[in-house]
Amino acid sequence: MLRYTGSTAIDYSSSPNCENVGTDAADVIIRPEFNRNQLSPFSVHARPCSTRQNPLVRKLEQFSRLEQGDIQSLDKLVASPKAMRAGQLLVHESSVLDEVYLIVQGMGCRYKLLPGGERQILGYLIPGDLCDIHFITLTKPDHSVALVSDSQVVKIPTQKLNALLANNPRIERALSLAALHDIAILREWLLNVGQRNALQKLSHFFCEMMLRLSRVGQVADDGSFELPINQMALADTTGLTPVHINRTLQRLRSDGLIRLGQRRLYIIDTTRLAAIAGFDDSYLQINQCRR
Amino acid sequence: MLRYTGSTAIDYSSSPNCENVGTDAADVIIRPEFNRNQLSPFSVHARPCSTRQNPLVRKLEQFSRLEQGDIQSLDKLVASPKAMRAGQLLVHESSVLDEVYLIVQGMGCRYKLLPGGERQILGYLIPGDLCDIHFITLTKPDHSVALVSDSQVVKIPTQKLNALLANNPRIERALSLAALHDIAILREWLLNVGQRNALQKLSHFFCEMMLRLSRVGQVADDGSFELPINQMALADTTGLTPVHINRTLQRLRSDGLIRLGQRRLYIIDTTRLAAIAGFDDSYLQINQCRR
DNA sequence: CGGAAGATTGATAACTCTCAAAAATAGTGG
DNA sequence: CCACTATTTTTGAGAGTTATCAATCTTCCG
Repeated sequence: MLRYTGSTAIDYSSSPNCENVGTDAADVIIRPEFNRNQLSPFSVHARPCSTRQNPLVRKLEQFSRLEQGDIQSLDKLVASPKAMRAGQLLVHESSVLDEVYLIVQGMGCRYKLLPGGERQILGYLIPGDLCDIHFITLTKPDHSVALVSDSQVVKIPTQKLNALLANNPRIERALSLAALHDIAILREWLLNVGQRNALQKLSHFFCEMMLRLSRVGQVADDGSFELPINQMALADTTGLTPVHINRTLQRLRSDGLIRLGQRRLYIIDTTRLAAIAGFDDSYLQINQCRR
Repeated sequence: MLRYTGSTAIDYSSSPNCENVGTDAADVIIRPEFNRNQLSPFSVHARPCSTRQNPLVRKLEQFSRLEQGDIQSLDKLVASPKAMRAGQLLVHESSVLDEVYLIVQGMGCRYKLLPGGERQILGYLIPGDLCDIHFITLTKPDHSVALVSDSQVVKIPTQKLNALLANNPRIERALSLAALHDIAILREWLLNVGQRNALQKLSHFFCEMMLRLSRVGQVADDGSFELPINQMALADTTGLTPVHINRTLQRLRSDGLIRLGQRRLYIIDTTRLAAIAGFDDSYLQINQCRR
């Protein structure tokens, strides 16, 4: 928790592209480059980007323009989802990675365990998310994936997916962008866990989930959404303790910021929560592919 | 910091591929799946994977077999590196991403800043690392990259790189795998920052750096290596405070585990340090591409 | 040599954790 | 639909890492 309070002059003029050799010490240059856009109450109340039923299409359309044919292929892929119960493992240490799971409805999470039993949740999978494109080229997973709620899931043989991608460059492109999106989230999580305090961590997580879920049409008109995550999981998400999560939640509640119960979260004051969290949605901004 | 201490029976038999519907509650299934291979003192004393001079070749060879032609192309790419000083920014918020940087010699880091000035370092770039393949498809970077030591750097126009990749599928494949490798490291960092204590965090970071650097021939015969990172940066890497880093370092030193000074780290007792860190190098394992 | 950056130290505060138990909720079977 | 159990949430008290603040010492570098 270091704050840069120095008054050293900042050399904004020296573009990183220029060749001139800096003489300042590392941190003088590194730290003050922060230059944030105003914290904006993120626009979660926007309608989902698409009204399509197929969550995969809905997701990929954000990243790359899809043609009719692409959509048909994707629809075929997602034709018959299976129901799976909360707690089911989709990927674990010794999984044979010849299949990829697609969350159609419900929620999953990725996590790592420590020998002592400590768990760090690495991310949540929401409708439209593939579990896990990162695995496709790996022979052995380095983390596990499980469902956190009863879900509808499609199992896609890796072979089939690869064939699809080979024939549909737009889909392939969209999927790589989706992977980059995941990484951007991961980076923000590292910042969240490493540098923010309990109140900020929780608030930030809530803001992120609301924005992500709103994009796949999972946020109700009243602004509430399902968050099938217990306090233990919230703890493992933020690197805190369940007890401390509980107390932090109480504070958020009594401050009139959220309502949480029956696996549903209602953010009463989006703007204020985002301010507390220091939430800046630019890391979730989706940049349509240029090519 | 939760420990799974329950004695609930573990259903190892239920493969994630099976369709049967679990009845257990989420955490019963999720937690106990931990089944680590023994903590092995990682084999850092292995010679670098290749004796080539070109660090990019040296790196990519780990991921995919390269042919003579590929190597020649890469050699041409890295022909004339430029010297840049510590502290120089390679990428910042408003960078125009028409160029990619390759670290040939030296070290860089990626980081994010908070409005209050808190900094979280997201990863280190070592010789052979591209800064940053993740940016290629983005229009605006979500984090910054700077050099932490005087370095030799190659600036590659994105266009040129794309052309190269289009003509050299093996290189392209190797680069995607390299990106997956980066992500695996990022995941482990999240675990590190979220769940381990100060001593473990530092130890783990040291183990990781030693292993990564040994693979690019940056670890001397006596096992020492350059680590041009001051205590402030170590703090921002681990989510701790410089003061606490200082005290933790003293402990590592007085316990006879490391020697650190003049920007050089010498790990005296690799095995013991790895044990303290709970270091398991499997997340750094490189899986040669199957295709 | 002299100034600046980095490392170290001491004392104190505080956020977060630990432990343990009670209350509330959800889930299951009769 | 109720009883019963397991899970989850909530509380309290106290301890402990880790943070904060500020000063000193050391090292680096022009």
